[in-house]
Amino acid sequence: MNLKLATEIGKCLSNTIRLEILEWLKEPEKNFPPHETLKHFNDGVCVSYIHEKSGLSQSTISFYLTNMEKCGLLISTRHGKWSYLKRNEKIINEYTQFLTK
Amino acid sequence: MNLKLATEIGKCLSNTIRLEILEWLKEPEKNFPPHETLKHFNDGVCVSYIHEKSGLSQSTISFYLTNMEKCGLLISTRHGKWSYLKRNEKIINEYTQFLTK
DNA sequence: CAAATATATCGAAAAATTTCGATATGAAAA
DNA sequence: TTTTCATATCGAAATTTTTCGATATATTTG
Repeated sequence: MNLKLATEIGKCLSNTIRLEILEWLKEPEKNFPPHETLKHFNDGVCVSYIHEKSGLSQSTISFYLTNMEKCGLLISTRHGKWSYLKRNEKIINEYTQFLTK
Repeated sequence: MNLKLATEIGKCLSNTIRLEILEWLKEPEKNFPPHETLKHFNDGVCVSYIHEKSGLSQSTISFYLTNMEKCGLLISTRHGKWSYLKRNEKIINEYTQFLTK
């Protein structure tokens, strides 16, 4: 973890909806309906579910998620026409290690 | 820790200089000259040292530090005409707990 | 008490972020 | 292979943040 990356992560964490997305993704089963095609949450949750739950426009959510992936907070996996997002616990841990003593 | 406070903390952490200030304050003795009046770093570092090291204007640094104190990241203590700032490890820990699973 | 020093606040210009609708791209379904 | 569905990208307006110089406040010092 370096200062530049930590700053980009901080930017992603400076917005209520983006923070909520990270919270929701702690427990996908609890916060989202089950996937119709994929029968599991192994790769997280698809963009459309996050979009619906957020109340923001599709383009805004796509923009958010792309940025969160770019700085490593999320991991994106394509399955057919769907993109699934899950938390990147490794980076999140590295970030919190960086913040604490 | 709640979503609103976490968002405010995230805003403070979304800027390279503010992040650096938090890093510097991990080891005041290492990153700042000794205080002339106060002979210790028990209450952290005075605003003018942080100002000098930052390269930004006095008003900007004051504004930064005030915000960082408002959201709990820093603890401010007055000694005469000096304000000393130190990290609030308790809030920082609560924040990192909030981020991680 | 006047001057000097440290910090805080104010108002405003510049820069960055937010957010959307429109549109493009990519993949599956008809 | 055209249509449909999911997601990504673009351009632009609105909002927020950044940052400064000027000025105010608070405290010490002469």
